[in-house]
Amino acid sequence: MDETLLQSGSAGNLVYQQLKQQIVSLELPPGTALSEKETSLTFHVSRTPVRESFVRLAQEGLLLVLPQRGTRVSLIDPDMVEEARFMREQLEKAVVRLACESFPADKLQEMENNLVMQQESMKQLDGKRMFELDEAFHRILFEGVRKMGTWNVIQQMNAHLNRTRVLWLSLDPHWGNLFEQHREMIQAIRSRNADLAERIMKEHLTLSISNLPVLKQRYPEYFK
Amino acid sequence: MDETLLQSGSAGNLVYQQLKQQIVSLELPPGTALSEKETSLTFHVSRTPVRESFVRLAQEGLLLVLPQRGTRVSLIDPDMVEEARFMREQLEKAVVRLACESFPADKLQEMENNLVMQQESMKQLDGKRMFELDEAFHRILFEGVRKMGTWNVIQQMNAHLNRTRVLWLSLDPHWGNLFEQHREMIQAIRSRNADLAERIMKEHLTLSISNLPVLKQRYPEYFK
DNA sequence: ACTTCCATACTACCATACAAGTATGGCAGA
DNA sequence: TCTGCCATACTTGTATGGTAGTATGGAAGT
Repeated sequence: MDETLLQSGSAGNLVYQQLKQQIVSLELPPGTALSEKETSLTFHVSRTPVRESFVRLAQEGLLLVLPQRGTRVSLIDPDMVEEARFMREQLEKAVVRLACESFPADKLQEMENNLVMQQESMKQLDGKRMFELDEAFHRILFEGVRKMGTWNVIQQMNAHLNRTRVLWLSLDPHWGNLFEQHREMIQAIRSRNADLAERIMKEHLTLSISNLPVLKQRYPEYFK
Repeated sequence: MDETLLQSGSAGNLVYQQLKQQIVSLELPPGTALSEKETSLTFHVSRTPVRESFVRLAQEGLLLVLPQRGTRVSLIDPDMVEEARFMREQLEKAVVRLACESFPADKLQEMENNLVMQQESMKQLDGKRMFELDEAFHRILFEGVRKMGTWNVIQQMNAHLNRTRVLWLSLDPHWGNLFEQHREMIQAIRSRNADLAERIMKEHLTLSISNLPVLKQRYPEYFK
């Protein structure tokens, strides 16, 4: 434990990261009851750092703290998910337009490399890897236009969005035309076709949302 | 104290809100050194709720916690401010476009009422009141298109943006053509002219940023 | 059988003590 | 005078005991 502790700086931070990972990956499904005491035992730390992580996760909307009653992993709020998608669409459309104006060559190369790895992951049907690569792909885009603050904001909202993506992956581990869209996006940036790039991005980020009603019917206990 | 405590639910939450208000209003200027102990004394609570608020404020980027060294009110990061403005522009342009598609009549009336109050505040040169009304105006817009989650995200980013607005207000308590733009925006929504509305909004949210270099030169110790 | 009440076992919240890292000022020695 | 060391007084991080509010199950009364 000491090793991972040093990595994340403090026990509180470690617990925070671990819990967040477990929540987003649905290892801790929505609605799961937690408690400071219980969690402190499983992580072999005192209640203080646990409480600290609870506060942070509650602020991100991943935990719901009911004073003197208990703490639960928050249910997925469909409206919240749609809004997260909405925000991400607006911001990424604007970012990809910026990329069409100017984009550093090395970052473009990184995206190409990422694309190759995506292809490999698809062949191997490695969903988890594909997930990470997709995220990295978009991250590079933000790095290229130097809007990392924006990316970080998106990441926070994505905690909710990602839970539905994980859920969907469990039903249909199919990555559709994400890869193809990524490829087209690079092309659009290269040819500085902002309108095209924006259109592709919009489609790209509209895909996931159509699944939401299906998921809500399949896992009603996970939704608000 | 008990009164305000009940209002905000818990001591930790109270300290959080008070500190946040003091930071955004520059009552606690950027760079100010704080400590859990010191703050706990001024608020007459223990270190625990203070620490809780520190964690939350640090996550929002308003505090900078250096382990075993101290805690300071974060300096204003010009890049961060510009990104906050960028995000707000993108999101609010999209929202006002939605408003042009459909907008409830009662919310439109609320905006009209708000506009009247703005006019009064301008006559009385009440900057603080004008500030609040401007914020309320935009809030109503988000309420009308039911994108409150988006509004809340913007509010968090605005903590940084608002510090520069407060600073600017101290140099030049002039509200320029904000009022006129608000008026035109209502007109655009009423006539369902999305392109016009978007253009006005863009101008509206571009104004403030031009002042940033001036502010940085005038108050260099407040900036990164 | 049904309702009411209460003991009990939870919960988050808060205060406090201790641990460990860091800045600082003064003192000793060259 | 200048340099290096060290005691000391900070800082945040962690652990723990106690408090008040809440859910729950069983016993007593109707």
